[in-house]
Amino acid sequence: MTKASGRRSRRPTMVDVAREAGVALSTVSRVVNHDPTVGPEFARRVQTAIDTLGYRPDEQAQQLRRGTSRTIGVAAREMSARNPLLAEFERGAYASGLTVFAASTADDVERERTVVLSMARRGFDGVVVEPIGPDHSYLAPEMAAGLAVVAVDRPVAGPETDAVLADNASGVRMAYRQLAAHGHTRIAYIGDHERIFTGRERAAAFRACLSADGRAVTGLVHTGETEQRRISAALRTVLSGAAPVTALVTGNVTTTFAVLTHLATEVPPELRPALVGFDDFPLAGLLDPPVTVIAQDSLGMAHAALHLMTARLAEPERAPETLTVPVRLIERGSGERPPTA
Amino acid sequence: MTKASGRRSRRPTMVDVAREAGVALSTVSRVVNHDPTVGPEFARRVQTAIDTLGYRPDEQAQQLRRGTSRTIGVAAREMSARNPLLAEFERGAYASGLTVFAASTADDVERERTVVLSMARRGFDGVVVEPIGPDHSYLAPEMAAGLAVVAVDRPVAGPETDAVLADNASGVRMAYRQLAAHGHTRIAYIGDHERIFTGRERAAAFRACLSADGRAVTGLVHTGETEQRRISAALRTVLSGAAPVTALVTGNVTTTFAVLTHLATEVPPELRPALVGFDDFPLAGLLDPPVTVIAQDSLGMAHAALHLMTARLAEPERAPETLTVPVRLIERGSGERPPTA
DNA sequence: GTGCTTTGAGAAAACGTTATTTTCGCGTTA
DNA sequence: TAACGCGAAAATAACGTTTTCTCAAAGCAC
Repeated sequence: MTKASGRRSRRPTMVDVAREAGVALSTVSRVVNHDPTVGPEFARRVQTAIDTLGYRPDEQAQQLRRGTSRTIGVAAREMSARNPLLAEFERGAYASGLTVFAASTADDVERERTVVLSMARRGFDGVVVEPIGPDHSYLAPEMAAGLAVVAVDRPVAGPETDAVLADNASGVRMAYRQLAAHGHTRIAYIGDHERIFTGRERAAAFRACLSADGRAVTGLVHTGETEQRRISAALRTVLSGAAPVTALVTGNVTTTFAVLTHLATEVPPELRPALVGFDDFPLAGLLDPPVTVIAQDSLGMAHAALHLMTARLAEPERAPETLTVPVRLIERGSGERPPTA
Repeated sequence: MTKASGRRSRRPTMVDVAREAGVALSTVSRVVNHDPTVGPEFARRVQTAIDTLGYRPDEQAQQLRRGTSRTIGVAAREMSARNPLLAEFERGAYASGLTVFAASTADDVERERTVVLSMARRGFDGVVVEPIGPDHSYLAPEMAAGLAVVAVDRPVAGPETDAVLADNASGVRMAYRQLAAHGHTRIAYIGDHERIFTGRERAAAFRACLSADGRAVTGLVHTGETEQRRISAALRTVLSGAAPVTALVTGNVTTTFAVLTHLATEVPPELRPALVGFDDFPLAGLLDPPVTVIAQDSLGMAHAALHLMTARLAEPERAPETLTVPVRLIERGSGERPPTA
C-alpha cells in the first residue's frame, strides 16, 4: 500500500500500457489503430493490458498529432430557444462519424468571435455559424488555415463562405399575397431590427410588396428590437388613426409572440387583425384563432448545411456555394380572416 | 514567389514567431503568458512578430501541456427543445471564464456514453449531464481521473455525483391540492415513462396523493412514451366510463402539449377537464383557458449546477452534494376551473 | 579583483499521441 | 558462408505548447 491511497489516480496512458504489456510504445499505438502488421500474440498481450488498465486514448493528443479532429462546432444564436436545425444537423453529423459541439453566441458580436475562434484554436475541422456581426474578417486567416465555415440563416460578411439561407423574400411575398387574397388592403409589417440580416431582408421584401401594389410604404413597416414594449407601441400605431391596418405580417417568432400577447391583453377579439407570422412554433394550431405561418424548412436547411460541410471537408478548395431553401405557408386561420373594418 | 502560392497556409506557431522576432521559443511563451521576467524590449519585439504573423496559440496544445482546459461540457437530452437551463448555465460559466460546449444525447443511452466519454477524453474539466440510462458506472474511472460531474434533473445511477434536482414531489402535490381545492375529486395523472427518473418520481408522488386522500389509485395514473397516440388513448380512458375524471395533472411539457392537442380536437369545450401541467412553456397564458402549470426554476437550477461545478473544480475531494430546487405553481385558469360534471 | 546574488534569456524536457526510420532475427539464395 | 531480403518490433522524431533548468552577464559589497 503506497502513501498515495487518497490521491487522484492518473488516467493511464500508452506508456503505462506498454510497460504493463512489456512491449514498445509504438506497438501499443499500432494495436490501438488496428495496424495489421502486428503479430497476434503481441496484439493479445497489449489488448489484455489495455483492458486491465482501463486505458482510453487521449483524443486531445491524438488530434494534436493527427492534425484533424473530425469535430465540427455550431455557433448558434440561442441554444435555449427551440432550434430544430441544430438537432437535425447534429443527428446527421453523428451518422457521418462527426462529433458536434455547440456553443451559443447569445446574439453578441464579441461572443461570436470568441466562440468561433476558440473552436478553431481547438482544432475543430469546421464551424457552422449563425452570423451576427457586420464584419467577419476575423474568419479569413482561419479559413486560410483550413477551417471549414458554413453560414446558416444569414451570410457571413467579409470572406466568402458556404451558406444556407431561407428564401425570406418568397416567404414574405407569400404572406402578403395570402392576406391580400383575403381582402386586406392595409397590411403592416412588424419585425426584427434591420441590423440583423434576416430582419433587413424580410423588411425589404415587404416594402417591395407594398410598392408593387402601388401602396404607400410610410408607417407600415416597423423594425427594431424584439421587446414587448417596442412591439406594443408599433401595434398601437398601426391599429389606430384614420386608417388602421386590418392585417399584420410578423418578421420572426419572437415578434409573433409579442404581438399575440399584446392582442390578447389589449385588443378585443372582434378588432384583432389578421396575422401571418414568419417562423412556425409549437401550439400555433391551438391558439384562437390558430396562427397562419411561413414555416422555414429547418430540416432541409440542416441537411443543406451538413452537405456543404462534408463537401468542403472532403474538398477544401471547392468554390463557396449558397443554397437557398424554400419556405412554405401553413394556413391555420389567422391569416385567412377577412378585414374587420 | 514560391511554388506554394496555391497551397493552404499553415497556421503560424510559436516557433515561427520566435524566428520572426529573433528570440528563443520560450521567450515567446513568456510574452504570451505575461511572465513579468521578460524585458520590455524583448516583449515589444515578440508582440510585433505576433501581430504581423497573426499568431494565435493552439488551445489544444496548451491544454495537453497544462493538463487543464477550463472547459466544461453539457450533455443534454435535447438541444432542440427549449432549454433555459442550458442558456443560463452557459451565461454564468462564461462569466466565470469557463467555456461551455454542449452536445445532445438524443435520449439515447449509448449516445450519452459516447458524448460524455468523448468530452472526458478531450480533456474537458467537467461535465454537466442530464442522465438517461439506468447505469452510469462508466463514469467511475473518469471521475477517479478527475472529471467533475454534475447531474441535472435526475441523479446519476452508480457513482455518487453532485446533483441538482427539482422538487418533483412537492410540485405534484401542489398540482393535486390546487385541483382538489377547486372541488375536484376525480383527478388523473398522465406522464412520462417510469423508466425516466422524473417520470417515476412524479408518478409516485401522485399515487401518494391519491392514497393519502383515501382514493383508489387504479386507472388514474397513466405513464409511458410521450406519443400522441398513447396519450390520446389514456385520455379517452379516463374521460369516459362511469366516473370520468374532471381534472388532469400532466407530467411534463410534451405530455401537456399532447393533451392540449387532443382536447382541442376531440373534446367539446364544456367537457374539457381542469388541467395543471408540469413545466411552464411559452404562450401558456394565451391559450383558452390559460394553462396553470408547475414551473421549474430553471434559472435557479442552472445557478445551482454552476455552483456545484465550480466548487468541485476548486476542491475535487469535497463530498458530493444534492441540491433540490423548489418549484412553484402558476395559476392561469386551467387549474382553477370547477368540475364539469 | 574576487565572490555572490540577481536578472533575464536560451536550452531542453515534458504532455500523450502517431508516423517514420532503425534494428533485429532468421530463412533464402548465390 | 556471406550477402540479401523481409517481416515485425523497437526506437525516435515529430505535433505546439509550458515549465524547469541552466547559464551568462551585470550589479554590488568586500
